[in-house]
Amino acid sequence: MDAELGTRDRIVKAATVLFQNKGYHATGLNEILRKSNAPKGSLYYYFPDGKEQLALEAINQTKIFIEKTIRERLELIQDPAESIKNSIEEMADNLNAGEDEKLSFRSNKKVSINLIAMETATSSETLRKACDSAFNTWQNVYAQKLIDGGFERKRAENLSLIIQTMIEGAIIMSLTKKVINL
Amino acid sequence: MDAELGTRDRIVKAATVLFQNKGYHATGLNEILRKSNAPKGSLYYYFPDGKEQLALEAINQTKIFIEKTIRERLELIQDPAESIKNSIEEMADNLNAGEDEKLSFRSNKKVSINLIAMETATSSETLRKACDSAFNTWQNVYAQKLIDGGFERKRAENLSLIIQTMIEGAIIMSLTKKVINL
DNA sequence: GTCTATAGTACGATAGAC
DNA sequence: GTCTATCGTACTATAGAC
Repeated sequence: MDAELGTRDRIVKAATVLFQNKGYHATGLNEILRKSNAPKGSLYYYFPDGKEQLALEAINQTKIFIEKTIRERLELIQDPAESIKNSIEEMADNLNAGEDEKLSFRSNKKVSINLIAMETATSSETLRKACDSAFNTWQNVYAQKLIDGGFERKRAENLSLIIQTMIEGAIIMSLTKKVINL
Repeated sequence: MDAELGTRDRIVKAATVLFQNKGYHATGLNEILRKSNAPKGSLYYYFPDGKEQLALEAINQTKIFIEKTIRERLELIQDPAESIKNSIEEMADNLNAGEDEKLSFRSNKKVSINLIAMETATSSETLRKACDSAFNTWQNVYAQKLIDGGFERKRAENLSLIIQTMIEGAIIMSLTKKVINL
Protein backbone atom coordinates (compact mmCIF):
# COMPACT_ATOMS: atom_id res chain seq x y z
CA MET A 1 0.00 0.00 0.00
CA ASP A 2 1.12 3.50 -0.82
CA ALA A 3 4.40 2.49 -2.37
CA GLU A 4 4.91 6.08 -3.47
CA LEU A 5 5.00 7.36 0.09
CA GLY A 6 8.03 7.37 2.34
CA THR A 7 8.26 4.98 5.27
CA ARG A 8 7.30 7.59 7.84
CA ASP A 9 4.20 8.67 5.94
CA ARG A 10 3.12 5.08 5.35
CA ILE A 11 3.35 4.35 9.06
CA VAL A 12 1.35 7.44 10.01
CA LYS A 13 -1.30 6.74 7.40
CA ALA A 14 -1.79 3.15 8.50
CA ALA A 15 -1.81 4.19 12.15
CA THR A 16 -4.40 6.89 11.51
CA VAL A 17 -6.85 4.48 9.92
CA LEU A 18 -6.36 1.72 12.48
CA PHE A 19 -6.55 3.98 15.53
CA GLN A 20 -9.73 5.58 14.23
CA ASN A 21 -11.44 2.32 13.30
CA LYS A 22 -10.29 -0.18 15.91
CA GLY A 23 -9.20 2.19 18.62
CA TYR A 24 -5.92 3.08 20.25
CA HIS A 25 -5.66 0.14 22.63
CA ALA A 26 -7.00 -2.45 20.22
CA THR A 27 -4.39 -1.56 17.60
CA GLY A 28 -0.98 -3.16 17.97
CA LEU A 29 2.20 -1.68 16.60
CA ASN A 30 2.82 -4.92 14.75
CA GLU A 31 -0.49 -4.49 12.96
CA ILE A 32 0.43 -0.96 11.92
CA LEU A 33 3.79 -2.13 10.62
CA ARG A 34 2.27 -5.04 8.72
CA LYS A 35 -0.24 -2.71 7.07
CA SER A 36 2.39 -0.12 6.17
CA ASN A 37 5.10 -2.57 5.14
CA ALA A 38 7.57 -1.04 7.52
CA PRO A 39 9.96 -2.69 9.94
CA LYS A 40 9.74 -2.09 13.66
CA GLY A 41 13.11 -0.39 13.69
CA SER A 42 11.82 2.37 11.43
CA LEU A 43 8.87 3.08 13.68
CA TYR A 44 11.11 3.71 16.65
CA TYR A 45 13.53 5.62 14.48
CA TYR A 46 10.84 8.12 13.45
CA PHE A 47 8.86 7.96 16.71
CA PRO A 48 11.33 7.34 19.54
CA ASP A 49 8.57 7.84 22.11
CA GLY A 50 6.62 4.97 20.61
CA LYS A 51 2.90 4.45 20.33
CA GLU A 52 1.79 7.63 22.04
CA GLN A 53 3.93 9.83 19.82
CA LEU A 54 2.62 8.05 16.76
CA ALA A 55 -0.96 8.59 17.90
CA LEU A 56 -0.22 12.25 18.50
CA GLU A 57 0.98 12.61 14.93
CA ALA A 58 -2.08 10.77 13.64
CA ILE A 59 -4.42 13.05 15.58
CA ASN A 60 -2.67 16.22 14.44
CA GLN A 61 -2.67 15.19 10.78
CA THR A 62 -6.37 14.36 11.05
CA LYS A 63 -7.04 17.73 12.64
CA ILE A 64 -5.41 19.57 9.74
CA PHE A 65 -6.98 17.38 7.07
CA ILE A 66 -10.52 17.67 8.39
CA GLU A 67 -10.18 21.39 9.02
CA LYS A 68 -9.17 21.87 5.39
CA THR A 69 -12.02 19.69 4.18
CA ILE A 70 -14.65 21.56 6.17
CA ARG A 71 -13.24 24.93 5.15
CA GLU A 72 -13.32 24.05 1.46
CA ARG A 73 -16.91 22.84 1.71
CA LEU A 74 -18.09 25.91 3.56
CA GLU A 75 -16.64 28.20 0.90
CA LEU A 76 -18.88 26.71 -1.78
CA ILE A 77 -22.13 28.18 -0.43
CA GLN A 78 -22.50 31.62 1.06
CA ASP A 79 -25.42 31.10 3.40
CA PRO A 80 -23.99 29.66 6.65
CA ALA A 81 -26.87 27.30 7.50
CA GLU A 82 -27.00 25.93 3.96
CA SER A 83 -23.25 25.54 3.65
CA ILE A 84 -22.89 23.78 7.01
CA LYS A 85 -25.75 21.44 6.18
CA ASN A 86 -24.09 20.74 2.85
CA SER A 87 -20.73 20.09 4.47
CA ILE A 88 -22.22 17.56 6.90
CA GLU A 89 -24.05 15.76 4.11
CA GLU A 90 -20.79 15.57 2.21
CA MET A 91 -19.09 13.93 5.21
CA ALA A 92 -21.91 11.41 5.49
CA ASP A 93 -21.70 10.60 1.78
CA ASN A 94 -17.98 9.95 2.05
CA LEU A 95 -18.56 7.44 4.83
CA ASN A 96 -21.22 5.64 2.84
CA ALA A 97 -19.10 5.52 -0.30
CA GLY A 98 -17.32 2.33 -1.37
CA GLU A 99 -13.90 1.31 -0.18
CA ASP A 100 -10.92 3.33 -1.37
CA GLU A 101 -8.58 0.42 -1.64
CA LYS A 102 -8.72 -3.30 -1.22
CA LEU A 103 -7.48 -4.42 2.12
CA SER A 104 -7.07 -7.71 3.87
CA PHE A 105 -9.64 -7.10 6.55
CA ARG A 106 -10.66 -3.52 7.00
CA SER A 107 -11.31 -0.34 5.10
CA ASN A 108 -9.25 2.82 4.98
CA LYS A 109 -12.11 5.08 5.91
CA LYS A 110 -11.35 7.85 8.31
CA VAL A 111 -14.28 8.59 10.58
CA SER A 112 -13.17 10.97 13.26
CA ILE A 113 -10.91 11.03 16.28
CA ASN A 114 -14.02 10.40 18.32
CA LEU A 115 -12.96 6.94 19.55
CA ILE A 116 -9.37 7.97 20.29
CA ALA A 117 -10.69 10.95 22.25
CA MET A 118 -12.88 8.77 24.46
CA GLU A 119 -10.15 6.20 25.01
CA THR A 120 -7.42 8.64 25.96
CA ALA A 121 -9.45 11.28 27.81
CA THR A 122 -8.66 9.68 31.16
CA SER A 123 -5.38 7.93 30.38
CA SER A 124 -3.14 10.30 28.38
CA GLU A 125 -3.20 14.01 28.98
CA THR A 126 -1.08 14.55 25.86
CA LEU A 127 -3.53 12.80 23.57
CA ARG A 128 -6.57 14.27 25.29
CA LYS A 129 -5.24 17.76 24.66
CA ALA A 130 -4.54 16.94 21.03
CA CYS A 131 -8.12 15.72 20.55
CA ASP A 132 -9.50 18.75 22.35
CA SER A 133 -7.48 20.99 20.06
CA ALA A 134 -8.83 19.20 16.99
CA PHE A 135 -12.45 19.56 18.13
CA ASN A 136 -11.87 23.24 18.90
CA THR A 137 -10.27 23.84 15.51
CA TRP A 138 -13.19 22.31 13.64
CA GLN A 139 -15.70 24.12 15.82
CA ASN A 140 -13.98 27.42 15.08
CA VAL A 141 -14.40 26.90 11.35
CA TYR A 142 -18.16 26.59 11.80
CA ALA A 143 -18.22 29.55 14.20
CA GLN A 144 -16.35 31.79 11.78
CA LYS A 145 -18.71 30.88 8.96
CA LEU A 146 -21.66 31.81 11.16
CA ILE A 147 -20.04 35.09 12.18
CA ASP A 148 -19.27 35.93 8.57
CA GLY A 149 -22.91 35.23 7.82
CA GLY A 150 -24.07 37.80 10.33
CA PHE A 151 -24.46 35.81 13.54
CA GLU A 152 -23.44 37.43 16.75
CA ARG A 153 -20.15 36.07 18.12
CA LYS A 154 -21.46 34.45 21.31
CA ARG A 155 -24.39 32.92 19.44
CA ALA A 156 -22.04 31.59 16.76
CA GLU A 157 -19.83 29.94 19.38
CA ASN A 158 -22.80 28.27 21.03
CA LEU A 159 -24.17 27.02 17.75
CA SER A 160 -20.84 25.72 16.52
CA LEU A 161 -20.35 23.75 19.73
CA ILE A 162 -23.77 22.19 19.24
CA ILE A 163 -22.90 21.35 15.64
CA GLN A 164 -19.62 19.73 16.64
CA THR A 165 -21.32 17.81 19.47
CA MET A 166 -24.09 16.51 17.23
CA ILE A 167 -21.64 15.36 14.56
CA GLU A 168 -19.67 13.31 17.08
CA GLY A 169 -22.86 11.91 18.58
CA ALA A 170 -24.15 11.03 15.14
CA ILE A 171 -20.98 9.08 14.37
CA ILE A 172 -21.42 6.95 17.48
CA MET A 173 -25.05 6.26 16.74
CA SER A 174 -24.39 5.51 13.07
CA LEU A 175 -21.58 3.09 13.85
CA THR A 176 -23.58 1.34 16.54
CA LYS A 177 -26.66 1.07 14.33
CA LYS A 178 -24.40 -0.01 11.47
CA VAL A 179 -25.73 2.76 9.25
CA ILE A 180 -22.08 3.37 8.48
CA ASN A 181 -20.06 0.30 7.59
CA LEU A 182 -16.35 0.62 8.06
CA MET B 1 -15.32 -3.10 47.86
CA ASP B 2 -18.89 -4.22 48.08
CA ALA B 3 -18.29 -6.94 50.58
CA GLU B 4 -22.02 -7.43 50.87
CA LEU B 5 -22.35 -8.46 47.23
CA GLY B 6 -21.77 -11.95 45.91
CA THR B 7 -18.71 -12.73 43.84
CA ARG B 8 -20.55 -12.60 40.54
CA ASP B 9 -22.11 -9.21 41.26
CA ARG B 10 -18.80 -7.77 42.43
CA ILE B 11 -17.13 -8.85 39.20
CA VAL B 12 -19.87 -7.36 37.03
CA LYS B 13 -19.91 -4.11 38.97
CA ALA B 14 -16.14 -3.65 38.70
CA ALA B 15 -16.18 -4.59 35.02
CA THR B 16 -18.97 -2.13 34.28
CA VAL B 17 -17.07 0.80 35.73
CA LEU B 18 -13.73 -0.12 34.17
CA PHE B 19 -15.13 -0.85 30.71
CA GLN B 20 -17.02 2.44 30.69
CA ASN B 21 -14.12 4.54 31.93
CA LYS B 22 -11.03 2.95 30.42
CA GLY B 23 -12.61 1.07 27.58
CA TYR B 24 -13.04 -2.58 26.69
CA HIS B 25 -9.58 -3.22 25.28
CA ALA B 26 -7.71 -1.14 27.83
CA THR B 27 -9.24 -3.05 30.72
CA GLY B 28 -7.58 -6.31 31.66
CA LEU B 29 -9.35 -9.17 33.38
CA ASN B 30 -6.69 -9.10 36.06
CA GLU B 31 -7.58 -5.49 36.79
CA ILE B 32 -11.26 -6.36 37.11
CA LEU B 33 -10.45 -9.21 39.47
CA ARG B 34 -8.16 -7.06 41.59
CA LYS B 35 -10.85 -4.40 41.90
CA SER B 36 -13.56 -6.89 42.77
CA ASN B 37 -11.45 -9.10 45.04
CA ALA B 38 -12.32 -12.18 43.06
CA PRO B 39 -10.09 -15.00 41.85
CA LYS B 40 -9.68 -15.71 38.16
CA GLY B 41 -11.32 -19.11 38.54
CA SER B 42 -14.58 -17.49 39.65
CA LEU B 43 -14.68 -15.24 36.62
CA TYR B 44 -14.52 -18.18 34.25
CA TYR B 45 -16.94 -20.13 36.43
CA TYR B 46 -19.61 -17.44 36.08
CA PHE B 47 -18.63 -16.32 32.58
CA PRO B 48 -17.29 -19.35 30.72
CA ASP B 49 -17.10 -17.35 27.50
CA GLY B 50 -14.72 -14.90 29.13
CA LYS B 51 -14.31 -11.22 28.55
CA GLU B 52 -16.95 -10.79 25.87
CA GLN B 53 -19.64 -12.46 27.96
CA LEU B 54 -18.71 -10.31 30.93
CA ALA B 55 -18.95 -7.17 28.81
CA LEU B 56 -22.33 -8.29 27.51
CA GLU B 57 -23.59 -8.61 31.06
CA ALA B 58 -22.17 -5.18 31.94
CA ILE B 59 -23.88 -3.56 28.95
CA ASN B 60 -27.22 -5.20 29.67
CA GLN B 61 -27.18 -4.23 33.34
CA THR B 62 -26.32 -0.65 32.35
CA LYS B 63 -29.16 -0.64 29.84
CA ILE B 64 -31.68 -1.62 32.52
CA PHE B 65 -30.27 0.71 35.15
CA ILE B 66 -30.22 3.79 32.92
CA GLU B 67 -33.66 3.05 31.50
CA LYS B 68 -35.05 2.93 35.01
CA THR B 69 -33.26 6.14 35.96
CA ILE B 70 -34.56 8.06 32.95
CA ARG B 71 -38.06 6.70 33.43
CA GLU B 72 -38.17 7.78 37.06
CA ARG B 73 -36.96 11.28 36.20
CA LEU B 74 -39.46 11.74 33.39
CA GLU B 75 -42.34 10.83 35.68
CA LEU B 76 -41.62 13.77 37.97
CA ILE B 77 -42.69 16.45 35.50
CA GLN B 78 -45.63 16.22 33.16
CA ASP B 79 -44.51 18.49 30.31
CA PRO B 80 -42.27 16.39 28.02
CA ALA B 81 -39.79 19.13 27.08
CA GLU B 82 -39.39 20.25 30.68
CA SER B 83 -39.08 16.73 32.05
CA ILE B 84 -36.50 15.65 29.46
CA LYS B 85 -34.47 18.78 30.06
CA ASN B 86 -34.65 18.07 33.77
CA SER B 87 -33.59 14.48 33.30
CA ILE B 88 -30.53 15.47 31.30
CA GLU B 89 -29.52 18.07 33.87
CA GLU B 90 -29.81 15.41 36.53
CA MET B 91 -27.44 13.14 34.59
CA ALA B 92 -24.95 15.97 34.23
CA ASP B 93 -25.11 16.74 37.95
CA ASN B 94 -24.41 13.14 38.82
CA LEU B 95 -21.28 13.18 36.71
CA ASN B 96 -20.06 16.36 38.34
CA ALA B 97 -20.75 15.10 41.85
CA GLY B 98 -17.94 13.87 44.10
CA GLU B 99 -16.66 10.34 44.14
CA ASP B 100 -18.92 7.62 45.50
CA GLU B 101 -16.17 5.65 47.12
CA LYS B 102 -12.47 5.91 47.68
CA LEU B 103 -10.53 3.96 45.14
CA SER B 104 -6.91 3.35 44.49
CA PHE B 105 -6.81 5.08 41.13
CA ARG B 106 -10.12 5.75 39.54
CA SER B 107 -13.70 6.65 40.30
CA ASN B 108 -16.76 4.46 40.15
CA LYS B 109 -18.70 6.85 37.97
CA LYS B 110 -20.76 5.32 35.24
CA VAL B 111 -20.90 7.52 32.17
CA SER B 112 -22.49 5.61 29.35
CA ILE B 113 -21.76 2.67 27.12
CA ASN B 114 -20.61 5.21 24.57
CA LEU B 115 -16.95 4.11 24.55
CA ILE B 116 -17.75 0.40 24.55
CA ALA B 117 -20.12 0.97 21.63
CA MET B 118 -17.45 2.68 19.54
CA GLU B 119 -14.82 0.09 20.37
CA THR B 120 -16.92 -2.94 19.59
CA ALA B 121 -19.00 -1.63 16.66
CA THR B 122 -16.57 -3.14 14.15
CA SER B 123 -15.08 -5.98 16.19
CA SER B 124 -17.88 -7.81 18.02
CA GLU B 125 -21.32 -8.15 16.54
CA THR B 126 -22.64 -9.47 19.85
CA LEU B 127 -21.55 -6.42 21.81
CA ARG B 128 -22.53 -4.00 19.03
CA LYS B 129 -26.07 -5.36 19.09
CA ALA B 130 -26.21 -5.09 22.87
CA CYS B 131 -25.16 -1.42 22.69
CA ASP B 132 -27.63 -0.74 19.90
CA SER B 133 -30.38 -2.29 21.98
CA ALA B 134 -29.45 -0.09 24.94
CA PHE B 135 -29.51 3.09 22.86
CA ASN B 136 -32.87 2.09 21.38
CA THR B 137 -34.32 1.34 24.80
CA TRP B 138 -33.34 4.73 26.17
CA GLN B 139 -34.52 6.48 23.03
CA ASN B 140 -37.90 4.78 23.35
CA VAL B 141 -38.37 6.14 26.84
CA TYR B 142 -37.96 9.69 25.51
CA ALA B 143 -40.18 8.94 22.53
CA GLN B 144 -42.98 7.58 24.71
CA LYS B 145 -42.84 10.63 26.95
CA LEU B 146 -43.19 12.86 23.90
CA ILE B 147 -46.07 10.79 22.54
CA ASP B 148 -47.85 10.90 25.90
CA GLY B 149 -47.37 14.67 25.83
CA GLY B 150 -49.21 14.95 22.52
CA PHE B 151 -46.44 14.68 19.95
CA GLU B 152 -47.16 12.77 16.80
CA ARG B 153 -45.46 9.36 16.72
CA LYS B 154 -43.08 9.96 13.83
CA ARG B 155 -42.11 13.36 15.19
CA ALA B 156 -41.52 11.85 18.62
CA GLU B 157 -39.24 9.19 17.17
CA ASN B 158 -37.19 11.75 15.28
CA LEU B 159 -36.85 13.99 18.30
CA SER B 160 -35.91 11.16 20.63
CA LEU B 161 -33.16 10.02 18.26
CA ILE B 162 -31.79 13.56 18.23
CA ILE B 163 -31.91 13.68 22.03
CA GLN B 164 -30.09 10.38 22.35
CA THR B 165 -27.51 11.45 19.75
CA MET B 166 -26.84 14.78 21.44
CA ILE B 167 -26.41 13.16 24.85
CA GLU B 168 -23.77 10.78 23.52
CA GLY B 169 -22.03 13.59 21.64
CA ALA B 170 -22.09 15.75 24.74
CA ILE B 171 -20.41 13.02 26.77
CA ILE B 172 -17.55 12.82 24.29
CA MET B 173 -17.07 16.56 24.21
CA SER B 174 -17.30 16.89 27.99
CA LEU B 175 -14.77 14.16 28.61
CA THR B 176 -12.39 15.53 26.02
CA LYS B 177 -12.70 19.07 27.34
CA LYS B 178 -12.41 17.68 30.87
CA VAL B 179 -15.65 19.32 31.88
CA ILE B 180 -16.42 15.94 33.40
CA ASN B 181 -13.68 14.45 35.55
CA LEU B 182 -13.89 10.73 36.00
C1' DG C 1 18.49 4.99 7.95
C1' DT C 2 16.87 0.02 7.57
C1' DC C 3 16.07 -4.20 9.34
C1' DT C 4 15.89 -8.61 12.53
C1' DA C 5 15.88 -10.75 16.73
C1' DT C 6 14.49 -10.73 21.11
C1' DA C 7 13.82 -8.97 25.80
C1' DG C 8 10.32 -8.25 29.28
C1' DT C 9 5.73 -7.82 30.47
C1' DA C 10 0.74 -8.35 30.38
C1' DC C 11 -2.85 -10.40 28.24
C1' DG C 12 -6.93 -13.96 27.86
C1' DA C 13 -7.73 -18.46 28.93
C1' DT C 14 -7.28 -23.25 31.04
C1' DA C 15 -6.26 -27.11 34.23
C1' DG C 16 -6.76 -29.18 38.23
C1' DA C 17 -6.33 -29.27 43.40
C1' DC C 18 -9.34 -28.46 47.14
C1' DG D 1 -17.95 -23.26 43.93
C1' DT D 2 -13.27 -21.32 45.09
C1' DC D 3 -8.74 -20.67 44.29
C1' DT D 4 -3.73 -20.94 42.30
C1' DA D 5 -0.51 -22.01 38.95
C1' DT D 6 0.54 -21.76 34.49
C1' DC D 7 0.11 -22.03 29.37
C1' DG D 8 0.48 -19.73 24.94
C1' DT D 9 0.24 -15.52 22.70
C1' DA D 10 0.55 -10.67 21.84
C1' DC D 11 2.04 -6.57 23.31
C1' DT D 12 5.54 -2.37 23.66
C1' DA D 13 10.05 -1.52 23.44
C1' DT D 14 15.17 -2.19 22.78
C1' DA D 15 19.67 -3.84 21.06
C1' DG D 16 22.65 -4.21 17.62
C1' DA D 17 24.04 -5.89 12.86
C1' DC D 18 24.18 -3.94 8.38
